[in-house]
Amino acid sequence: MEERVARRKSSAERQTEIVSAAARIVADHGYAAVGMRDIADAIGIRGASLYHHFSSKEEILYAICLTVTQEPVEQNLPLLDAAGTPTERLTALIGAHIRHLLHRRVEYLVGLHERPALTPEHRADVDGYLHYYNRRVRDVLTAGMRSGEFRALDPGLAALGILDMLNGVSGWIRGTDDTDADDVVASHTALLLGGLRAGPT
Amino acid sequence: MEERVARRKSSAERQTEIVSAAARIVADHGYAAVGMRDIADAIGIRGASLYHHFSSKEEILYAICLTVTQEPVEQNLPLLDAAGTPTERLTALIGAHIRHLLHRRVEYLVGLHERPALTPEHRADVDGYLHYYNRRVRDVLTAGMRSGEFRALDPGLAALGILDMLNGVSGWIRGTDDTDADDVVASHTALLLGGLRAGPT
DNA sequence: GTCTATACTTAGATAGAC
DNA sequence: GTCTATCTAAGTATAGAC
Repeated sequence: MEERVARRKSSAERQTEIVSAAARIVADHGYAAVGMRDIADAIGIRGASLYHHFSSKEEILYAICLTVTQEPVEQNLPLLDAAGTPTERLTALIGAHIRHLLHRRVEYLVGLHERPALTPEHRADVDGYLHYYNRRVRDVLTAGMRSGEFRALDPGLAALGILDMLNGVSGWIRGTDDTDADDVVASHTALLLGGLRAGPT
Repeated sequence: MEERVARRKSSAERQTEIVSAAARIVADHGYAAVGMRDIADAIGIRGASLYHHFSSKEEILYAICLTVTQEPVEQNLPLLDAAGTPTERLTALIGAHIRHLLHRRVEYLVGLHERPALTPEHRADVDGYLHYYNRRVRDVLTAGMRSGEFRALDPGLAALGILDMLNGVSGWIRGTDDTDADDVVASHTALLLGGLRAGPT
């Protein structure tokens, strides 16, 4: 498989490059304030060339949103199906969630805030993943309450609160590799699991 | 103080009306996607008439942002100065924060997500209130850890996590009056204070 | 305080050459 | 796969009458 140093970019890696650049710029300025020309400039091509890879600006936004909704469903949720107590499984999920979020920080900022700009079909698709993820977290909370590990709370409200705290990390975390997330994972895990643990009122 | 039913709107109440309508529309579609004409249409005047009340679209956004940064600083933070233990004062703040947020739900959605569209000066102003609010929360956490009520955590990370959970409520809470917030206040308070409380690891 | 009319700029998207 | 050139629509903001 011979590759040259400055060979023409394949279509697949161009798409990845476009999505990545778009996420970074949109996170800074907002979706509607960013033009196709801005995205094109960031990767050194002309605006019109973007339409060879995506049929519209909204398709790029859709791709960004999928990386922070479809990916977490596929990569993080299996941890909830693994062996272990609800405490252990939720702990694993919190760590994976924050690490994935650090890896795709700007995509999270965009995907969490710019959903109103999606077409109704794409919006429903993205929201479907979000709701499913939320439901799976709620289910592990319910399991932990049944087993007596977790105190009695409204599992729906607790799931929303937990995910808000986790997703909020995208607004201020800095760094690029997994170790940069260690402190946050430890602190947030202690705070959330401590709050869930059954004990004296 | 005589008022007529359909008298001409005063400048002050027109400004409030504009800010309120703008917040609602921008929360739905995003700041840059909303035109001055859209805001004007919502209150039944022409786009050009908005410039009698605000010198630019950005000034309207700035006004929205202040209602969710300046107001909480002035209305909620005094609760942290009142008598009581750190637990009691933080509990009071959580309740006030969520109730204020319910009262200004759409303004929170805009103020938390659209800050990049502010001018650097206004952005610095708004961020100043946010940082101060965050610092005051961090300080009450530190006080609670010193007193032994709260477990030892990084107070800065815990403050960020707590505020992320609280502000996230604006994304899904429904209702208009204070009683609609009661369940959320009770659940989030139990979860957060339980997580902070010192106890067996 | 609100209007009509408009100046000026920039946006997303397309056509067709290379 | 990328380019130049361009179409059409929409945006913020201003001028000046009422």
